[in-house]
Amino acid sequence: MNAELFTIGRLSREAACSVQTIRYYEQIGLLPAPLRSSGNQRLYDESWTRRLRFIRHARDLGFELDNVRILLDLADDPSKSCEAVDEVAGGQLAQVEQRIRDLQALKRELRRMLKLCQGGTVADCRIIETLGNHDL
Amino acid sequence: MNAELFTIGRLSREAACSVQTIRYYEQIGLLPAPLRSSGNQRLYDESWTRRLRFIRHARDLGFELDNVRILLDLADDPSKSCEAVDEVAGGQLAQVEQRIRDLQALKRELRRMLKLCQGGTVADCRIIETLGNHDL
DNA sequence: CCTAATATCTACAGTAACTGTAGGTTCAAG
DNA sequence: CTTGAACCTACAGTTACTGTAGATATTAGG
Repeated sequence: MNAELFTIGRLSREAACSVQTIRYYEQIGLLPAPLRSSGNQRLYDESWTRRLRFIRHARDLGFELDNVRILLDLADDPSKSCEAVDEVAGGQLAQVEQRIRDLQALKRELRRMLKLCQGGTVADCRIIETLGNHDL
Repeated sequence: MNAELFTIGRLSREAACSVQTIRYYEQIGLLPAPLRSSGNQRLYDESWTRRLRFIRHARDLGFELDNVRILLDLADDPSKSCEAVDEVAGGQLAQVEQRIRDLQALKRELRRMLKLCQGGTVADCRIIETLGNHDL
């Protein structure tokens, strides 16, 4: 039984990824170059769908493309130790946690600034004044 | 009493902003073009330091350059109502809060994924498997 | 079979907010 | 007078795409 082939539009729908982005992933070597039809159109099968979904899910989780590449390499070699996968994912978690801490600090400062606003003119605006200070 | 003039290196130190970035801000019109010395070097005074610190502080708070531009315009006209300032800052706060919520969702999923890892080989890796699923 | 609409193709420019590089002046100190 | 730091311009590179132009392919309807 031969695998069913389809063009880029269907892959785009099935993996929830724009056509341009698929071609871009091929260009940077994240997706292998697929077969082409006689009219030069790309022809994919299910394995591409799986790979692309993997990529998109990882991207949605905030993994950078370089890390996605590492994860794909690992996924392609099932005999390798799981440790490296754990490390990449753990690094990602640490980054997300750091970003959350940074944003929470920003939130506090923005809140503090906004509370100072009494609704007069810019001349009396404490937000503008606060922005002019360079402490943080 | 004339204002003291200084070159870009000192402005860079005093506003904690790289020399390239200062020139970039000038290029995109965020900073006005300063005087030049006979040898064509940029000459600044205190007012530039203040403006640049304002910009950097706003950037550190996550304001996009377009919004920094709006805030600068407002700051330049003290008679204007403070409302617009409040709106920009409020929008920024809302964005930060949304980003925090997004990141917390990511954190939860990454944590969940990492807990599944039992440390075997990639063949049994639940992280890789989870990444292959397209739910989220 | 012809046509029109839709899908696909390549190649390249644009986005945000800088950072880095190359190759050349200018300036201050010794 | 020379050396080294600081400065100059102009342009390429970064990340991860998105958008555009202009050409070709495919499919559905008449």
